[in-house]
Amino acid sequence: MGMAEKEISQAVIGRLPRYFRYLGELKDQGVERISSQELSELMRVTASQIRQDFNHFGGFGQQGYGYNVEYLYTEIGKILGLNKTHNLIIVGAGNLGQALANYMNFARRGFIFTGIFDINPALYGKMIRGIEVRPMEEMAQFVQQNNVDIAVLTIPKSEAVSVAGRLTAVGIKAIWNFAHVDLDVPDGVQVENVHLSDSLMRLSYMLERYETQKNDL
Amino acid sequence: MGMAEKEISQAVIGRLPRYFRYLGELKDQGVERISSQELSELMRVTASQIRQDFNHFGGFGQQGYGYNVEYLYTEIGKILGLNKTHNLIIVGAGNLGQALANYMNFARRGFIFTGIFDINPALYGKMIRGIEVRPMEEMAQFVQQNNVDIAVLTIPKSEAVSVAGRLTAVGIKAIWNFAHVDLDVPDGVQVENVHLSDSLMRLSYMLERYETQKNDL
DNA sequence: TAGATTGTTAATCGATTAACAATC
DNA sequence: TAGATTGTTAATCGATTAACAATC
Repeated sequence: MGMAEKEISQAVIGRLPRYFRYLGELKDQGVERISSQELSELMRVTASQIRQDFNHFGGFGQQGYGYNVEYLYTEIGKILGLNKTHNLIIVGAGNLGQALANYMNFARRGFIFTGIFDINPALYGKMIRGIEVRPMEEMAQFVQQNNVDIAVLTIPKSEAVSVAGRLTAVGIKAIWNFAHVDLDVPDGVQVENVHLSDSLMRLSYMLERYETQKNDL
Repeated sequence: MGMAEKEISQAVIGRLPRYFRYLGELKDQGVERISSQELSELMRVTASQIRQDFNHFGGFGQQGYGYNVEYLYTEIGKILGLNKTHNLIIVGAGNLGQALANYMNFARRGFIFTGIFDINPALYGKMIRGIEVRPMEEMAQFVQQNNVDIAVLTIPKSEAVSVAGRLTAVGIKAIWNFAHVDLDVPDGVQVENVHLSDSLMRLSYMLERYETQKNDL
């Protein structure tokens, strides 16, 4: 029972993709090693935080040397599960669903785009990134028969809860949720929300606050 | 000099849109008043946190009664700056830019979609949500002449930094950045990042961790 | 070996939760 | 008035930063 690993905080997890991105860029530039100090200047976080973060997962560095960029990049990729592949479907072939299919380079990180579904018959058969749009009724069976782990939800909030229920019923493991509603899923099903309008409202808040402060001077 | 207001933490700001969403739904359902206790059960956060959060902005409630839903909804809307209008342009009329133009109901929250730009001549003149795609060269002048506050960046990361520079040079106030790069902007320019691939990686991490733990049992 | 830099412990800071007096 | 529930202070918890011994 190797359950002793203490839980990694959301704060740390949230930073991992950004580390991964910077290390990937350094690797592409041919940089071989980097110290926490150098990385901290580049990323504008403290060196202390960088060392703490990495040490949650083990000793990736070497005293007196720093971190090997390629090794660290690979290890963080493994932590993020990017060394494995997962089949992924998109539910909702509207503007956003189609855009994500075309825009995200899913395959690059091991996500295999295998299906896309919609309730609109006008879209059935339309090819999107080499995959034809299927009727929503086929979704559940498709998930079961094609070993689908991840569903991307790009449907209106009114349908999202019921569709999520159907997906979890057939064993979906993770939902990338763009619908503007909080999903309630069984234990063990992972949900990551992308609430775009929330994000725009935060920007609006910062804009408003800045304008107000300026006028206060 | 009314500068004494202590800074509101990012943690609180991050929660405001979610409060706003729940209160809007309660309002639409005709709910008149709600206590922090009831709201806490609905939103699955502590009542203590709700009261602390609201009190950063002033006393919105009444002892023995709770909070008036409509009033609270309106006040949080004001805090988020949603009572004002801002002109907004989209820079990059590719899959994502077009999808956002069509998918987001910008006008609903006071964001007026006034322009969309691209470097691809094949797109010039194409109508998107009633707005024609213009050449990128016209962007800077358009921002100056049309009182544009917000730019949505849906262009490749290779161009994002330079375009952001051109935007801030002509006085853009806020950037909603979908490019997978960290922008460096002058003080007072607000940036909200939507790094979709980071989000997908976090989902991947949670999936990976859960699978690993399960096998550990 | 001396210098550099990590891994890790300790100190600080900030955010969340609990408790309760104020008050509607 | 009594009951309910806020606003706010105090206690706790967790995350970040600082410091430094370990070690490459």
